[in-house]
Amino acid sequence: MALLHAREAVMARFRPMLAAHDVTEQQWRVLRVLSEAGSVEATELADRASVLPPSLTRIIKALEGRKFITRNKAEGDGRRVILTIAPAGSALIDALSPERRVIYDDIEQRFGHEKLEQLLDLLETLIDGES
Amino acid sequence: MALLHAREAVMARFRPMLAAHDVTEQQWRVLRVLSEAGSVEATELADRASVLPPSLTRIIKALEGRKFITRNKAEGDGRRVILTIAPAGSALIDALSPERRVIYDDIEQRFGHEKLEQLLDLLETLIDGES
DNA sequence: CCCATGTAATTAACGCGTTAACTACAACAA
DNA sequence: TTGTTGTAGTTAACGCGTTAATTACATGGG
Repeated sequence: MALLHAREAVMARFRPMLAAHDVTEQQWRVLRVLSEAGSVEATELADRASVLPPSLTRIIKALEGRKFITRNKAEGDGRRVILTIAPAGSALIDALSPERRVIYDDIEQRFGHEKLEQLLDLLETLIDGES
Repeated sequence: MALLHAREAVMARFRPMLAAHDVTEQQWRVLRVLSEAGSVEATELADRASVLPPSLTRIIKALEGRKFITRNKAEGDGRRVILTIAPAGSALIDALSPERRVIYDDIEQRFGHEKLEQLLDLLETLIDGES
Protein backbone atom coordinates (compact mmCIF):
# COMPACT_ATOMS: atom_id res chain seq x y z
CA MET A 1 0.00 0.00 0.00
CA ALA A 2 2.71 2.41 1.04
CA LEU A 3 4.79 1.33 -1.93
CA LEU A 4 1.92 2.11 -4.23
CA HIS A 5 1.36 5.54 -2.78
CA ALA A 6 5.01 6.43 -2.78
CA ARG A 7 5.37 5.48 -6.39
CA GLU A 8 2.30 7.45 -7.29
CA ALA A 9 3.51 10.50 -5.38
CA VAL A 10 6.80 10.45 -7.22
CA MET A 11 5.37 9.86 -10.65
CA ALA A 12 2.90 12.67 -10.19
CA ARG A 13 5.90 14.97 -10.44
CA PHE A 14 6.90 13.65 -13.84
CA ARG A 15 3.53 13.09 -15.37
CA PRO A 16 2.85 16.70 -16.45
CA MET A 17 6.14 16.83 -18.32
CA LEU A 18 5.44 13.61 -20.15
CA ALA A 19 1.85 14.49 -20.86
CA ALA A 20 2.94 17.81 -22.33
CA HIS A 21 4.86 15.90 -24.96
CA ASP A 22 2.26 13.23 -25.34
CA VAL A 23 4.48 10.45 -24.11
CA THR A 24 3.52 7.87 -21.52
CA GLU A 25 5.73 6.84 -18.69
CA GLN A 26 6.55 3.52 -20.29
CA GLN A 27 7.18 5.00 -23.70
CA TRP A 28 9.59 7.33 -22.02
CA ARG A 29 11.44 4.47 -20.36
CA VAL A 30 11.69 2.60 -23.63
CA LEU A 31 13.02 5.65 -25.40
CA ARG A 32 15.60 6.25 -22.73
CA VAL A 33 16.90 2.72 -22.93
CA LEU A 34 17.18 2.99 -26.67
CA SER A 35 18.80 6.36 -26.36
CA GLU A 36 21.51 4.95 -24.16
CA ALA A 37 22.01 1.72 -26.01
CA GLY A 38 21.33 2.68 -29.62
CA SER A 39 20.02 -0.60 -31.02
CA VAL A 40 18.52 -3.22 -28.78
CA GLU A 41 16.63 -6.37 -29.44
CA ALA A 42 13.06 -6.53 -28.24
CA THR A 43 13.42 -9.01 -25.42
CA GLU A 44 16.32 -7.18 -23.90
CA LEU A 45 14.57 -3.87 -24.35
CA ALA A 46 11.51 -5.13 -22.53
CA ASP A 47 13.71 -6.33 -19.74
CA ARG A 48 15.71 -3.16 -19.40
CA ALA A 49 12.71 -0.89 -19.58
CA SER A 50 10.78 -3.08 -17.15
CA VAL A 51 7.94 -3.59 -19.53
CA LEU A 52 6.22 -6.84 -20.38
CA PRO A 53 6.40 -8.18 -23.92
CA PRO A 54 2.76 -7.47 -24.73
CA SER A 55 3.14 -3.92 -23.55
CA LEU A 56 6.31 -3.50 -25.53
CA THR A 57 4.53 -4.53 -28.69
CA ARG A 58 1.99 -1.77 -28.17
CA ILE A 59 4.61 0.76 -27.25
CA ILE A 60 6.67 -0.06 -30.30
CA LYS A 61 3.67 0.52 -32.51
CA ALA A 62 3.06 3.90 -30.97
CA LEU A 63 6.66 5.03 -31.07
CA GLU A 64 7.23 3.74 -34.57
CA GLY A 65 4.13 5.54 -35.75
CA ARG A 66 5.56 8.79 -34.50
CA LYS A 67 8.95 8.10 -36.08
CA PHE A 68 10.67 7.99 -32.72
CA ILE A 69 12.11 4.56 -33.36
CA THR A 70 12.63 2.14 -36.22
CA ARG A 71 11.91 -1.56 -36.23
CA ASN A 72 13.81 -4.22 -38.16
CA LYS A 73 14.07 -7.96 -38.16
CA ALA A 74 17.38 -9.36 -37.09
CA GLU A 75 19.41 -10.74 -39.93
CA GLY A 76 20.17 -14.36 -39.22
CA ASP A 77 17.16 -14.89 -37.00
CA GLY A 78 13.78 -13.94 -38.38
CA ARG A 79 12.15 -14.12 -34.99
CA ARG A 80 14.11 -11.40 -33.35
CA VAL A 81 13.23 -7.75 -33.72
CA ILE A 82 15.79 -4.98 -33.49
CA LEU A 83 14.69 -1.57 -32.29
CA THR A 84 16.69 1.56 -32.97
CA ILE A 85 16.16 5.09 -31.86
CA ALA A 86 15.44 7.56 -34.66
CA PRO A 87 16.40 11.24 -34.87
CA ALA A 88 13.01 12.39 -33.71
CA GLY A 89 13.35 10.11 -30.70
CA SER A 90 16.75 11.45 -29.79
CA ALA A 91 15.41 14.95 -30.15
CA LEU A 92 12.65 14.24 -27.68
CA ILE A 93 15.10 12.79 -25.19
CA ASP A 94 17.33 15.82 -25.52
CA ALA A 95 14.40 18.13 -25.12
CA LEU A 96 13.11 16.52 -21.95
CA SER A 97 16.26 15.41 -20.19
CA PRO A 98 17.10 18.72 -18.53
CA GLU A 99 13.57 19.09 -17.23
CA ARG A 100 13.69 15.55 -15.91
CA ARG A 101 16.94 16.29 -14.16
CA VAL A 102 15.44 19.27 -12.39
CA ILE A 103 12.47 17.32 -11.14
CA TYR A 104 14.61 14.48 -9.94
CA ASP A 105 17.03 16.75 -8.15
CA ASP A 106 14.18 18.56 -6.53
CA ILE A 107 12.76 15.35 -5.15
CA GLU A 108 16.15 14.25 -3.95
CA GLN A 109 16.80 17.55 -2.28
CA ARG A 110 13.48 17.67 -0.53
CA PHE A 111 13.62 14.09 0.59
CA GLY A 112 17.28 14.10 1.45
CA HIS A 113 20.17 12.42 -0.25
CA GLU A 114 20.85 10.16 2.71
CA LYS A 115 17.31 8.96 2.96
CA LEU A 116 17.06 8.39 -0.75
CA GLU A 117 20.06 6.09 -0.73
CA GLN A 118 18.74 4.32 2.31
CA LEU A 119 15.37 3.87 0.71
CA LEU A 120 16.78 2.53 -2.54
CA ASP A 121 18.92 0.15 -0.57
CA LEU A 122 15.99 -1.19 1.39
CA LEU A 123 13.91 -1.58 -1.72
CA GLU A 124 16.63 -3.53 -3.43
CA THR A 125 16.95 -5.82 -0.46
CA LEU A 126 13.23 -6.37 -0.44
CA ILE A 127 13.12 -7.09 -4.15
CA ASP A 128 16.00 -9.52 -4.00
CA GLY A 129 14.50 -11.26 -1.05
CA GLU A 130 11.19 -11.88 -2.71
CA SER A 131 12.12 -12.66 -6.26
CA MET B 1 11.54 2.19 -10.78
CA ALA B 2 12.66 0.50 -7.59
CA LEU B 3 9.32 1.34 -6.01
CA LEU B 4 7.56 -0.34 -8.88
CA HIS B 5 9.64 -3.48 -8.63
CA ALA B 6 9.35 -3.71 -4.89
CA ARG B 7 5.62 -3.42 -5.02
CA GLU B 8 5.45 -6.03 -7.73
CA ALA B 9 7.69 -8.40 -5.80
CA VAL B 10 5.50 -8.14 -2.75
CA MET B 11 2.21 -8.47 -4.57
CA ALA B 12 3.44 -11.53 -6.39
CA ARG B 13 3.24 -13.27 -3.03
CA PHE B 14 -0.43 -12.48 -2.60
CA ARG B 15 -1.62 -12.83 -6.14
CA PRO B 16 -1.97 -16.64 -6.17
CA MET B 17 -4.17 -16.55 -3.10
CA LEU B 18 -6.41 -13.91 -4.56
CA ALA B 19 -6.53 -15.54 -7.97
CA ALA B 20 -7.52 -18.83 -6.37
CA HIS B 21 -10.66 -17.15 -5.09
CA ASP B 22 -11.19 -15.10 -8.18
CA VAL B 23 -10.72 -11.78 -6.44
CA THR B 24 -8.53 -8.96 -7.65
CA GLU B 25 -6.20 -7.04 -5.47
CA GLN B 26 -8.47 -3.99 -5.44
CA GLN B 27 -11.61 -5.97 -4.84
CA TRP B 28 -9.84 -7.47 -1.88
CA ARG B 29 -8.95 -4.07 -0.49
CA VAL B 30 -12.52 -2.86 -0.87
CA LEU B 31 -13.86 -5.91 0.86
CA ARG B 32 -11.45 -5.52 3.73
CA VAL B 33 -12.43 -1.93 4.31
CA LEU B 34 -16.08 -2.88 4.31
CA SER B 35 -15.38 -5.78 6.57
CA GLU B 36 -13.80 -3.51 9.13
CA ALA B 37 -16.25 -0.67 8.82
CA GLY B 38 -19.51 -2.42 8.03
CA SER B 39 -21.30 0.25 6.01
CA VAL B 40 -19.38 2.94 4.22
CA GLU B 41 -20.34 5.54 1.71
CA ALA B 42 -18.77 5.30 -1.71
CA THR B 43 -16.48 8.30 -1.62
CA GLU B 44 -15.03 7.34 1.71
CA LEU B 45 -14.68 3.75 0.62
CA ALA B 46 -12.74 4.77 -2.46
CA ASP B 47 -10.50 6.86 -0.31
CA ARG B 48 -9.86 4.22 2.31
CA ALA B 49 -9.26 1.47 -0.20
CA SER B 50 -7.04 3.70 -2.30
CA VAL B 51 -9.11 3.25 -5.40
CA LEU B 52 -10.31 5.93 -7.77
CA PRO B 53 -14.04 6.54 -8.16
CA PRO B 54 -14.27 5.09 -11.65
CA SER B 55 -12.53 1.95 -10.49
CA LEU B 56 -14.77 1.69 -7.49
CA THR B 57 -17.83 1.78 -9.68
CA ARG B 58 -16.53 -1.23 -11.59
CA ILE B 59 -15.50 -3.05 -8.46
CA ILE B 60 -18.89 -2.50 -6.88
CA LYS B 61 -20.58 -4.00 -9.88
CA ALA B 62 -18.41 -7.08 -9.70
CA LEU B 63 -18.74 -7.55 -5.96
CA GLU B 64 -22.45 -6.89 -5.94
CA GLY B 65 -22.93 -9.40 -8.74
CA ARG B 66 -21.31 -12.04 -6.58
CA LYS B 67 -23.39 -11.07 -3.53
CA PHE B 68 -20.32 -10.02 -1.58
CA ILE B 69 -21.72 -6.58 -0.90
CA THR B 70 -25.00 -4.71 -1.13
CA ARG B 71 -25.57 -1.28 -2.55
CA ASN B 72 -28.15 1.27 -1.40
CA LYS B 73 -28.83 4.91 -1.88
CA ALA B 74 -28.43 7.07 1.17
CA GLU B 75 -31.68 8.25 2.61
CA GLY B 76 -31.66 12.00 2.69
CA ASP B 77 -29.24 12.38 -0.18
CA GLY B 78 -30.03 10.59 -3.38
CA ARG B 79 -26.55 11.09 -4.76
CA ARG B 80 -24.72 9.15 -2.14
CA VAL B 81 -24.35 5.41 -2.27
CA ILE B 82 -23.96 3.26 0.79
CA LEU B 83 -22.06 -0.01 0.49
CA THR B 84 -22.42 -2.79 3.01
CA ILE B 85 -20.66 -6.09 3.27
CA ALA B 86 -22.87 -9.15 2.82
CA PRO B 87 -22.54 -12.56 4.47
CA ALA B 88 -20.77 -14.04 1.46
CA GLY B 89 -18.29 -11.22 1.61
CA SER B 90 -17.59 -11.73 5.26
CA ALA B 91 -17.16 -15.41 4.61
CA LEU B 92 -14.53 -14.71 1.99
CA ILE B 93 -12.65 -12.42 4.30
CA ASP B 94 -12.72 -15.02 7.03
CA ALA B 95 -11.55 -17.69 4.67
CA LEU B 96 -8.59 -15.73 3.35
CA SER B 97 -7.44 -13.77 6.36
CA PRO B 98 -5.33 -16.49 7.95
CA GLU B 99 -3.58 -17.19 4.67
CA ARG B 100 -2.93 -13.51 4.23
CA ARG B 101 -1.48 -13.30 7.69
CA VAL B 102 0.95 -16.12 6.97
CA ILE B 103 2.19 -14.52 3.77
CA TYR B 104 2.62 -11.17 5.41
CA ASP B 105 4.47 -12.61 8.38
CA ASP B 106 6.71 -14.55 6.07
CA ILE B 107 7.68 -11.43 4.18
CA GLU B 108 8.24 -9.56 7.39
CA GLN B 109 10.37 -12.31 8.80
CA ARG B 110 12.50 -12.68 5.71
CA PHE B 111 12.95 -8.98 5.28
CA GLY B 112 13.36 -8.21 8.91
CA HIS B 113 11.06 -6.41 11.27
CA GLU B 114 13.49 -3.55 11.75
CA LYS B 115 13.94 -2.95 8.09
CA LEU B 116 10.25 -3.13 7.42
CA GLU B 117 9.50 -0.39 9.91
CA GLN B 118 12.34 1.65 8.57
CA LEU B 119 11.08 1.22 5.03
CA LEU B 120 7.52 2.13 5.89
CA ASP B 121 8.78 5.18 7.69
CA LEU B 122 10.81 6.34 4.73
CA LEU B 123 7.94 5.77 2.37
CA GLU B 124 5.62 7.79 4.48
CA THR B 125 8.09 10.63 4.62
CA LEU B 126 8.46 10.51 0.87
CA ILE B 127 4.73 10.49 0.32
CA ASP B 128 4.11 13.37 2.68
CA GLY B 129 6.90 15.36 1.12
CA GLU B 130 5.55 15.06 -2.37
CA SER B 131 1.85 15.32 -1.90
C1' DC C 1 -40.57 28.27 -7.77
C1' DC C 2 -36.62 28.46 -10.97
C1' DC C 3 -32.12 28.54 -12.28
C1' DA C 4 -27.20 28.44 -11.45
C1' DT C 5 -23.73 26.26 -9.06
C1' DG C 6 -21.82 22.45 -6.55
C1' DT C 7 -21.26 17.57 -5.38
C1' DA C 8 -21.58 12.25 -5.87
C1' DA C 9 -21.33 8.82 -8.89
C1' DT C 10 -21.09 6.95 -13.38
C1' DT C 11 -19.54 6.44 -18.08
C1' DA C 12 -16.16 6.73 -21.70
C1' DA C 13 -11.69 6.49 -23.74
C1' DC C 14 -7.03 5.32 -23.63
C1' DG C 15 -2.86 2.89 -22.03
C1' DC C 16 -0.59 -0.50 -19.19
C1' DG C 17 -0.14 -5.05 -16.37
C1' DT C 18 -1.18 -9.71 -16.40
C1' DT C 19 -2.13 -14.24 -18.19
C1' DA C 20 -2.91 -17.30 -21.88
C1' DA C 21 -3.18 -18.54 -26.56
C1' DC C 22 -1.26 -18.23 -30.94
C1' DT C 23 2.03 -17.32 -34.97
C1' DA C 24 6.54 -17.36 -37.00
C1' DC C 25 10.86 -18.88 -37.08
C1' DA C 26 14.91 -21.79 -35.45
C1' DA C 27 17.28 -25.90 -34.03
C1' DC C 28 17.83 -30.55 -33.91
C1' DA C 29 17.03 -35.39 -34.30
C1' DA C 30 15.15 -39.26 -36.92
C1' DT D 1 13.65 -33.69 -45.44
C1' DT D 2 10.28 -33.86 -42.03
C1' DG D 3 8.43 -33.56 -37.60
C1' DT D 4 9.14 -32.17 -32.84
C1' DT D 5 10.49 -29.06 -29.51
C1' DG D 6 11.92 -24.50 -28.20
C1' DT D 7 12.09 -19.45 -28.54
C1' DA D 8 10.66 -14.51 -29.95
C1' DG D 9 6.82 -11.70 -30.70
C1' DT D 10 2.14 -10.80 -31.18
C1' DT D 11 -2.70 -10.92 -30.18
C1' DA D 12 -6.54 -11.29 -27.11
C1' DA D 13 -9.15 -10.67 -22.97
C1' DC D 14 -9.80 -8.70 -18.65
C1' DG D 15 -9.15 -5.32 -14.89
C1' DC D 16 -7.24 -1.09 -13.08
C1' DG D 17 -5.33 3.92 -13.28
C1' DT D 18 -6.03 8.24 -15.23
C1' DT D 19 -8.50 12.08 -17.22
C1' DA D 20 -12.53 14.18 -18.96
C1' DA D 21 -17.32 14.31 -19.83
C1' DT D 22 -21.82 13.32 -18.25
C1' DT D 23 -25.88 12.22 -15.24
C1' DA D 24 -28.47 12.73 -10.97
C1' DC D 25 -29.32 15.03 -7.13
C1' DA D 26 -28.69 18.99 -3.63
C1' DT D 27 -28.39 23.68 -2.32
C1' DG D 28 -28.83 28.52 -2.25
C1' DG D 29 -29.99 33.05 -4.52
C1' DG D 30 -33.22 35.51 -7.21
